[in-house]
Amino acid sequence: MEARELRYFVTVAEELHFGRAADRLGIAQPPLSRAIGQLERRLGVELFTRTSRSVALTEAGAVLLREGRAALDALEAAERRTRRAATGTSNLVLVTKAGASSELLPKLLDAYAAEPGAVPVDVILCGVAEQERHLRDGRADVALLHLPFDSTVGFDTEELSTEGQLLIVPAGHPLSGRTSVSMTELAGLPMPRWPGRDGTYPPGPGPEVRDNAQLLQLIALDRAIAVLPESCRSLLPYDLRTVPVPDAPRVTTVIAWPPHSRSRALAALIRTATRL
Amino acid sequence: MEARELRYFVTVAEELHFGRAADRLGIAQPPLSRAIGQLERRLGVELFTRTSRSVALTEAGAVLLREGRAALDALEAAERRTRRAATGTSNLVLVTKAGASSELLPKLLDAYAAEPGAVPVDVILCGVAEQERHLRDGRADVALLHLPFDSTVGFDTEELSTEGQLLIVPAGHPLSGRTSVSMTELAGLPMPRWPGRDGTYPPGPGPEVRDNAQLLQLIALDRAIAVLPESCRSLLPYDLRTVPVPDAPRVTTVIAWPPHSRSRALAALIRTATRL
DNA sequence: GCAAACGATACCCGCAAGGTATTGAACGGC
DNA sequence: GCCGTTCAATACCTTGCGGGTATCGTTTGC
Repeated sequence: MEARELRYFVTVAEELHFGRAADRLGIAQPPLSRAIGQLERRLGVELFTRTSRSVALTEAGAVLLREGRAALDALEAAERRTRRAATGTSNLVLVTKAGASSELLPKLLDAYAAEPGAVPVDVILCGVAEQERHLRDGRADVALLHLPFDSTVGFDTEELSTEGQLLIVPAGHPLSGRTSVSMTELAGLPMPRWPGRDGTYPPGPGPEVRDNAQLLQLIALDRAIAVLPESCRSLLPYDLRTVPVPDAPRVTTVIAWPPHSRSRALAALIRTATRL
Repeated sequence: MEARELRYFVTVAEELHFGRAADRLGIAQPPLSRAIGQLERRLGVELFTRTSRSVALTEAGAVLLREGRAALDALEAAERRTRRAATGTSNLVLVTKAGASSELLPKLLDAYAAEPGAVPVDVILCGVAEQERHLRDGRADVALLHLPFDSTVGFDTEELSTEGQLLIVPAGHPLSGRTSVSMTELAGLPMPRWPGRDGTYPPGPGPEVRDNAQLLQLIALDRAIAVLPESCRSLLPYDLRTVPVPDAPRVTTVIAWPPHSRSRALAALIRTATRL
């Protein structure tokens, strides 16, 4: 199977529409139809069930979508890492969610910088769920992920810390005076909606948010409330209040890296992290 | 980057010889030279340092070899799993080294077969180091691996059991009467040589072996001695003797599976295994 | 100093990838 | 129920690229 065919397939599978997929790919629709047909013939597998009005994935198609994405990511990662190896820039690239692990990250960077033979570390702060992409496609060497939110599927990981969660509300909020609140009490309230793995937002009442800064501003404006890990406290604005939520799931911070690529520098960073 | 280019590159990197690589690929040498040149230009990276007499990998080339193999495996796995998903054969394929885990495996298969909703399990017995390939390229769904011999890089794993190792010698061997023997005593003796990840054998005095049956026969013929996990005892021929080697590294059996692909059936098998 | 080995270059050919025009089937509006 | 719209498939053409043969230039071993 060729990468081009797979890219075409993934695009069609995402759009479920040959015209739009062809647009996205920058080619005309007929060649795309043909390419998919060819792929199906070569695999001997029907990937889509098509009427002249609709396109749907078959079960086998769903498998190819999942596995194919992983394969394309691996391909892209190979390319990126090769380029980086060539340009001699031996910097490590660490990616994490903006606003998360705000205490742990500087400690880690300082401790690693103090190690003998430490290389410079570039930090990428990105929105939620983008860090996985960065790590998978080779733009980053290592990430700080947060369970149970992020998926560590396909990465090697080490646990770094675990913490409880807090309810964040504006100063005048009815719950702001409470010493504790339980998840069941929050069940009906509109919680912010984070983008999924594919960049789209789940349906629901709460506002759409991409990062912590957005979220905190919305809370200050009384448009949202949220449950966040305790470590977010250090960068809360003055006019927000926190209430412990003892029964919220505990959040574990892990350091994650792609298998295969354990450079000496990366290994040292991981060792430093686990010793903090 | 296209899969074809990458396959070409990997072949040349393996052969370090354009002519032989072209032969293996079934194309002529000039197009191969061109393809590699194109790849280098597109990546903007020198992958080989060539004189007109020799070819060697650059550092970046070594990165691409490692990462590229992983990417090609992922591609092949995607194709295989798609085909299997289509033909509706929902069988699980388990792979393990012939002769290893001879006690654990039947227990696992029996226990799983008794589970509600169990699907048939095909068992592949292969030589050492082939199981990794099977799991990486989608021919198998799950493997029993043995640490510290096998690499679990890139797989998800669960530990199943751990055991010591025994020295295996023919009946008349000088060490056969001992109650215990240490690794240092065995240091000078010619141990069998197993094939590496790439199928070639390391240099050294001992005989080359591919699987346990070969090895045991060689031991019976007094051409070799070996240190093996305790569980091999159940399939030892009559005329061999065992001596405990307390300071040999302990062997851990793990069940391993590729990330991404956790079917219901696979999950059930893993659950069964960890409960044994 | 010559022949062999080996990668690079030059040049040609065929096919498959991509484009345009069109067909044909399924909805939706009236 | 008919027509216009939508959207995938088909037909047909063009071209660029992947592959082949012949050859060159450099290194190396005898």
